[in-house]
Amino acid sequence: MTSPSVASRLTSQCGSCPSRADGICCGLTSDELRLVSGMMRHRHFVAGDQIIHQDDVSELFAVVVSGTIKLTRTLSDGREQIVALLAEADCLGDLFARENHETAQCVTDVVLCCFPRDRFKALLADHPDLERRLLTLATQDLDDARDWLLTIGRKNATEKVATFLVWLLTKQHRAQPQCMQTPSDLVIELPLSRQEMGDLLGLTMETVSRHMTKLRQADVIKLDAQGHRVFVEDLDMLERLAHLKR
Amino acid sequence: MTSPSVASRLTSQCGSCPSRADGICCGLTSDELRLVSGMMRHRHFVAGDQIIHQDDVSELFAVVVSGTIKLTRTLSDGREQIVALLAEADCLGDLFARENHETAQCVTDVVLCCFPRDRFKALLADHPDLERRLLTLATQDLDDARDWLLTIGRKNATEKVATFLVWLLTKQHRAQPQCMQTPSDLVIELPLSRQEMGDLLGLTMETVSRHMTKLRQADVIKLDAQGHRVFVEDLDMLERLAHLKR
DNA sequence: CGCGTCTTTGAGATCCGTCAAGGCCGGTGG
DNA sequence: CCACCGGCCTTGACGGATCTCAAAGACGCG
Repeated sequence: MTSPSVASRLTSQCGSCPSRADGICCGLTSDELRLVSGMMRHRHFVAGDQIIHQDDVSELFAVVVSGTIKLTRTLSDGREQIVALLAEADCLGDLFARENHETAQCVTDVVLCCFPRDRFKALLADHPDLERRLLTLATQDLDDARDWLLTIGRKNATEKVATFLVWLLTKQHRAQPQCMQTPSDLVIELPLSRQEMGDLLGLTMETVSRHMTKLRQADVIKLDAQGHRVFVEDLDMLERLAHLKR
Repeated sequence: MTSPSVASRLTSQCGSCPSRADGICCGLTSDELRLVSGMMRHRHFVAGDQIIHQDDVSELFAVVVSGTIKLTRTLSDGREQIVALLAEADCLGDLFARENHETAQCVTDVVLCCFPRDRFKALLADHPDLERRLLTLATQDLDDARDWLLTIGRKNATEKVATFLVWLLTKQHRAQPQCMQTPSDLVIELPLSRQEMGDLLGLTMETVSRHMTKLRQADVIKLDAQGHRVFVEDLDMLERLAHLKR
């Protein structure tokens, strides 16, 4: 097996991994963690790197350690739709499909914790708790996808943009659950370009831009010069526009 | 426990159930089937019945024995999006969420095979193969939802309608996998009204209707007087419009 | 400073939604 | 049997939201 020093190095890597607290590795026993960490390998990517490509054979299963990844589906004429955004602790790769159904591209620099797909899959058979964890994660992903269906299918452009901003706020608030409402909590660092926001919301880049300035002119948000940092001035209004009372 | 006669009646019901061949019950051992059938109960609904309601507490887990169900999410002002259509052998009900995130309404008359949610959930812990099956089903649902995201976010109205028709063709062809291309294989019985097609595709009823007649005028399809039976005249063209070469 | 990339803004075209009217069908009741 | 009614689908006219094409502005980088 692995030497003690190697094992401790690996498990110490796992100790600080966001997936340990939040993701697929949360709740693993130390035995399981040793098995898992024994087959993992960290890999680094830079913004723009394509990690997997639609229609390629599935080979990868990985956990996002840091950074943001977009999953996209593309029509033959190039029209593109972002179907999910992955962040820390999210899983990448379909364990069951033969081929990838989407492209995964780095939005920022990314660190992945990669597993050989087949060995990880084999591990599942003996560890039902791991499988249960995958099931709850898949259920959450399904819930998210269906929420986006409602947003993309039934909301107008302003509402779509507002929904995305509120969604980012909620996400970053969940990541660092301090007290709400302090000014710094209402700053959003946009991970996506206008084009990518359009690809997520089913709009064009120009429409996204126009509705961002519309929100700015209505004093709902402020924007910095580059348009990548958003200061939320009127959270109530933004949430009302997003229709996310649930 | 249950008497032998009851047990055999129940398992014989299961023998003809579509879920046994295709759904969650496929691959169960006879022991497992006995456990499962011991807690199941069939329930009948008519078209229009609401089975579960968005924001109610989750209590139901069920398999569709026959009929079609629409899952919808609704905004506070009434705008509605169909997020999935359930048919024979599909599962209804989220085992993990505390509250329903969507409404389930019968499109046709429906027969469900219902389970007490908590007892079924408890069963899972001892039967990892059942859990595995749920995981693959959830993964497929996720894949479907993301395909609809691409369709709704990036296709125009004609393409959306064509996509829905091809999707129906594929589905009914998979249900009865005889040889393709015979004339009767190219008849689609629409389960949804124009309004519901709009709710699925992110369009209005009028737009759906207009693009159906556009397809008719282009000799891609024919329609009967009621507009609920579609004869596909030019499958190639329909598939090209749907952009589903994958 | 010049270049490329991203964002913003504008003008015009197009697609789709809205509102409204009319048609077709099945069901009901006189 | 026929007239009436209601639901659903179709069709038309119009307006508005979004897309397309184009140009100009802002910023980072060499």
